[in-house]
Amino acid sequence: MSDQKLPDSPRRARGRPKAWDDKSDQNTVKSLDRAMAVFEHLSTTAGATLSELAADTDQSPATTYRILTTLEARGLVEFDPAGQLWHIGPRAFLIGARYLRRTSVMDRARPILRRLMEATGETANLGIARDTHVIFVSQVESHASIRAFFPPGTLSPMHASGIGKALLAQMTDDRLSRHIATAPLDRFTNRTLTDPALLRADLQETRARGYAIDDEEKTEGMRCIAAPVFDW
Amino acid sequence: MSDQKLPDSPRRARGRPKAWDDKSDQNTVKSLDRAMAVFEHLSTTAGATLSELAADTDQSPATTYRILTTLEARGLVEFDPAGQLWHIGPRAFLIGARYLRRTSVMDRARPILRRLMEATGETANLGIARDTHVIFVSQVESHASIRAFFPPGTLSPMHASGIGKALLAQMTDDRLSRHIATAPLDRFTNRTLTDPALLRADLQETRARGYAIDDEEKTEGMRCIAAPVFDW
DNA sequence: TGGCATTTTTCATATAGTGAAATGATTTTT
DNA sequence: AAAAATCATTTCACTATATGAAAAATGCCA
Repeated sequence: MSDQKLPDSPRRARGRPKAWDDKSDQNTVKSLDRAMAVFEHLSTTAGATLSELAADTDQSPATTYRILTTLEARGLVEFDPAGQLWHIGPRAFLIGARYLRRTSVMDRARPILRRLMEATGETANLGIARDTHVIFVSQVESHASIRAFFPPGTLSPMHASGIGKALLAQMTDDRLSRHIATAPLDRFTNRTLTDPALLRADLQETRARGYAIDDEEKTEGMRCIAAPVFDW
Repeated sequence: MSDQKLPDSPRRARGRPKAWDDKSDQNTVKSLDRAMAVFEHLSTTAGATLSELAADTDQSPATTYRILTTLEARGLVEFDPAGQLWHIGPRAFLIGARYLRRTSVMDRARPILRRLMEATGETANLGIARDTHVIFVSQVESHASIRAFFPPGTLSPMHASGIGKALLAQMTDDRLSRHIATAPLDRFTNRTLTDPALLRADLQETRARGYAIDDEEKTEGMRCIAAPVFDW
């Protein structure tokens, strides 16, 4: 579940070899990239006005306006007249939901998560790695009264989550080093592993043990265990 | 939960009045719209090759290629070298998931769905209307061994689902007529309401009753009841 | 009632998006 | 094993069209 494509992984070349070193990329659509910058930025806000979006993405209000109205026509973004706020639209939700159906992760994982939940009496989560974070994808809740609910799409830093550590423990030294170098090891509780050496030691144990343990490293009072899924 | 914006709902105009009648729309980004056509089409497939996408969207392979590589750089689409197939990417899932957090539907609905499930012993679903279909958004499963699972993002035609009929029953006559005129009333079982007159009668009953009943109208052996949510 | 802030439109300009065709890798056919 | 077909990727010339500045129109607030 932890396979990500490297930033410039060469696609299996049919045709002329890709010009990976070409810095002035002729083969991308700049206006599209600008638009997606607005789209992505919008998704990090809880609704934003035109002028906010324009300022945050360093683009003229006119351009931002045209981007938003174009996306609006497709339901990818919505406009709330009450607060003059733009939001992510339902079509974006629909398209995004298809991601999980690619390998039908959901359908396959669901019964397994359920058995796991029933066997342990604890809520079972499935997450996948995306850059520096874990994306929570599916959850089967326990019947216990105290429950933690992670809606699909929730993000959690790799170094401070059971799932994240389970995945990190399986990385090559090379990739792990790169991860530690780039991702900030933010502190959440006084047990969070913010020291690279301590994190490395914990991952070593994790690998030997076969599963990861999150002992209140993200949230006080919350513990969890996690194991990696190979070859999904 | 049934409020959709009309296709050309006027946004509260600050600034010059919108030129709704202007057919040659100067204020949209054509290349962006083309790209989103590819993006949306891709989401309806289970992976597609470049040439398929180009053919299906009536665009040159070169353009389609540039669109895909641009989106790929942001993780909105992914390329699977094994089968030369393009897929929706994890970033699209992340962005789409934010749609539900707009009014924190999930967080608010969750405990209610749970109580509903516990009170009835049946799986509880939450869905919202989007054009001709209902989008299933959240689910709390019962403990019964026979369960129907609708992953978030599942679509169901309005006329053949409990939730859909509950929402249709609250529409004005005007909107209902438009819906029946545009949406095909496909048949799924021999109980599906494919006749406009029968559907209208059922909706009348539904409105009087206060909740909708789906009696094996979509899937043999599956019944459900549904009620609308006002003023979320 | 009169500014102020913000959205939306117009317009001139040149950026950059486009398709056709060339290129070269891969797969299939003979 | 060579040849042909297929398809992804690039180049190139052309012009469609994306863009920002500024104007115009509107709502908001004092």
